[in-house]
Amino acid sequence: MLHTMNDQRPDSADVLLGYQTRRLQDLIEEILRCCKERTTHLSKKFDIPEAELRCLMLFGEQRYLTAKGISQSLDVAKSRVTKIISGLIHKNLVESIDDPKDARIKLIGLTPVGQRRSKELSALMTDLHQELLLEFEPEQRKMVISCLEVLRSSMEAVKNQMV
Amino acid sequence: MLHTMNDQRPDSADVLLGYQTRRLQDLIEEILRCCKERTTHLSKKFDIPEAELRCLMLFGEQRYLTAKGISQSLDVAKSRVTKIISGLIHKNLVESIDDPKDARIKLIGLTPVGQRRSKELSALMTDLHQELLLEFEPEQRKMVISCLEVLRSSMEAVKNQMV
DNA sequence: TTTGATCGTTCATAGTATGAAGCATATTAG
DNA sequence: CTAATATGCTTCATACTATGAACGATCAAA
Repeated sequence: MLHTMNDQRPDSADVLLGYQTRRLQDLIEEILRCCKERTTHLSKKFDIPEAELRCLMLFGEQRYLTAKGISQSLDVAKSRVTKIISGLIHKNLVESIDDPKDARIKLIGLTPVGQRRSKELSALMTDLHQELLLEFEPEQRKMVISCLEVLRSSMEAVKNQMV
Repeated sequence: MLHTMNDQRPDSADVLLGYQTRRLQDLIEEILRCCKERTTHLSKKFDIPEAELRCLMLFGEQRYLTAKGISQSLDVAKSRVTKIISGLIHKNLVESIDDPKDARIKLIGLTPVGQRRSKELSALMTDLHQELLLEFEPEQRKMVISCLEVLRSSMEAVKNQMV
């Protein structure tokens, strides 16, 4: 894919690119691992499975969610949502009521306990990311964010041409 | 945690920090999702479970690995490794031979097929990351990498003070 | 009122992951 | 040299993550 016309004697630009590629790969791997550790840590701290935590965090603005909506937001199969919700109901964090307009639909809402837990969780998440930002000087912060911005869209672009 | 002395009237710096925090959180989430999609895509493409792929990629330099070493590299329990290896053996990608020096140890090595698969895989990974880099101008690349570098160490720092 | 679409559930299946218990083999202390 | 201890791997029980097909209930439209 590289070295299109210069296969035997890679010039210094190629060498640099190769080095940077390896570095990028390693960095992304380490960042991924860090994020994963964070997630399992929160899961243990709250004593709630990761998928259920992720679900809990969806109740930001909306008072009620539907299984279908949750399925789309979490990007999992509907059947998975049934399981997640039943776990949260068992822990008395959410409750499900029948939609008065459509008997097929069940509206999932937070219980008071669930509301407290959910707020706690999102506060913790925000704190974590804020502390991350505070590791940088104010001028750097903008740069880091725009860097990630570009990285994300580049990843998207690469993903699409990947197929 | 914020607003230590100015709780009622957050100044513009606080507003900015709040905005940046949310942005950072969203960006990281999207990047994570992108990486996850990449992993499942490769898993389907190779028709090999993700954990086994991850294991396959460990055979970079080393001719042989041990279950314990794999367990440490992948950061999973020993018993998990047994499962992963048995999957790879079934697919004829690795084979296990007895260590001549220590009968407790089994040396795990790639079969010829496994070698080919492993090379294919790491070439694909490299390609992917190289394409990612090529999305940037040469001058930008250095910056992106150093940005991630700082981000990674900041994450590490935050993780450690998290406990 | 039948037809077709939508919503959620159940079930079978598979992958991810841990930790305790166990067996065989090594190493070390007495 | 043997008894105790440590190490390496496997097995088993358990739990979480996730999908897709099949299903019953309900709604909407022809």
